[in-house]
Amino acid sequence: MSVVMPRSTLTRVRPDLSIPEVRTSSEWKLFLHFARSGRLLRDPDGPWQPKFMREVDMTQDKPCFLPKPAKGTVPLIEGRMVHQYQFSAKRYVSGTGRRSLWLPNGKDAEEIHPQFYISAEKLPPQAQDRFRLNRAGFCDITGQTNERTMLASRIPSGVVCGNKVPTLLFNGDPRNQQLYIDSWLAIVNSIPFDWLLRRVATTSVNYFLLLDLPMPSIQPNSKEGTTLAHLSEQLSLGRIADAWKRAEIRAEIDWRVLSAFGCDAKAMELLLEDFPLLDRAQPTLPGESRSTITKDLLLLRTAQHLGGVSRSRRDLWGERVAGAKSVGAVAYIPSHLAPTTKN
DNA sequence: ATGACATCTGCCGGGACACC
DNA sequence: GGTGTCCCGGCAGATGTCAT
Repeated sequence: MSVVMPRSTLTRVRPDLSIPEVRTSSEWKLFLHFARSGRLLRDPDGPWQPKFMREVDMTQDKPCFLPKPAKGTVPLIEGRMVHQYQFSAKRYVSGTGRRSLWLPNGKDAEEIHPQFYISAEKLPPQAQDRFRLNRAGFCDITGQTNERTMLASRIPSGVVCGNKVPTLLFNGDPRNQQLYIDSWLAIVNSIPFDWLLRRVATTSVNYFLLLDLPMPSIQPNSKEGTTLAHLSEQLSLGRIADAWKRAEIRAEIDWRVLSAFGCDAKAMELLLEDFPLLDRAQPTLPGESRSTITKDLLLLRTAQHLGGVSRSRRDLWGERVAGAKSVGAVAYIPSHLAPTTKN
């Protein structure tokens, strides 16, 4: 299957002329639709105006790292600790470098167990004020074929991030900063944005990649923006114990972002083809080799709210979700953070 | 200061083979 | 024929180095 990509069209949606990795003409059409209906993150007239920062360098600043907390030290957040809506998803156990052992942080998501601490006084100049602010951060190390490519979370004041976790703040009214952070997190952690990122990313998420991707036309301080920010906040606070309630929030964010791009369930079906590794740790439906609970739930909710597919398809997804629930599957559980079940 | 790149590790599944 | 074990290679996830 070949995809025809006129140079004039490409120039408009990819000013640097880099080729997005689309496999079919339907995917290319969808990429163009997203690009035309959204606005680049870098748009000087757009709402975001992000300010990125690399805080601590894992190589250059290594001599300052301490293995234990002490008076005046702050925890160091490394790439592997950051997951979607969680800045301390893993806790350090033992070992160093590639041989270090990390385990899922489990229920106590608010407790931070880093490998290193650093004295606040020894932080590089750019991080001196930064670490006292609430901000957003993301894991730079990734892959376009990983379960998810974009892993972004709130970074609270009082911790500092390694160079594989760039942080960002948004220009504009400082009283709205948290609103901007939370709605940005909702958007970039969504399936539609992740799909876009997977078209242009390889093994790392750098500033330019993000700046040149379209954001859905959502003003953070609009009704839509605050709805997303509120949903995102609930996930970040980690106070919702019920995993299915969290899954429903994730699905709501995903269909709302897709809706802001002006698409329906038909598009969501195409997007989800690019996420084959979801739900690896979930129990399967009888006779099937792999769980598709996230896909089924998200398609069901998208169809219910945005339409775009026949009633019979929608009903099928409804039955699959009910069936998966009855065997104990939960949607939106990252496979390597799932509780390990030994049978 | 930054992104590209090489390479490492754990994990998993398939194939070959031995043994019951 | 069925089952257990070992090896190998691919994949996912991660990290350090180097050129610019």
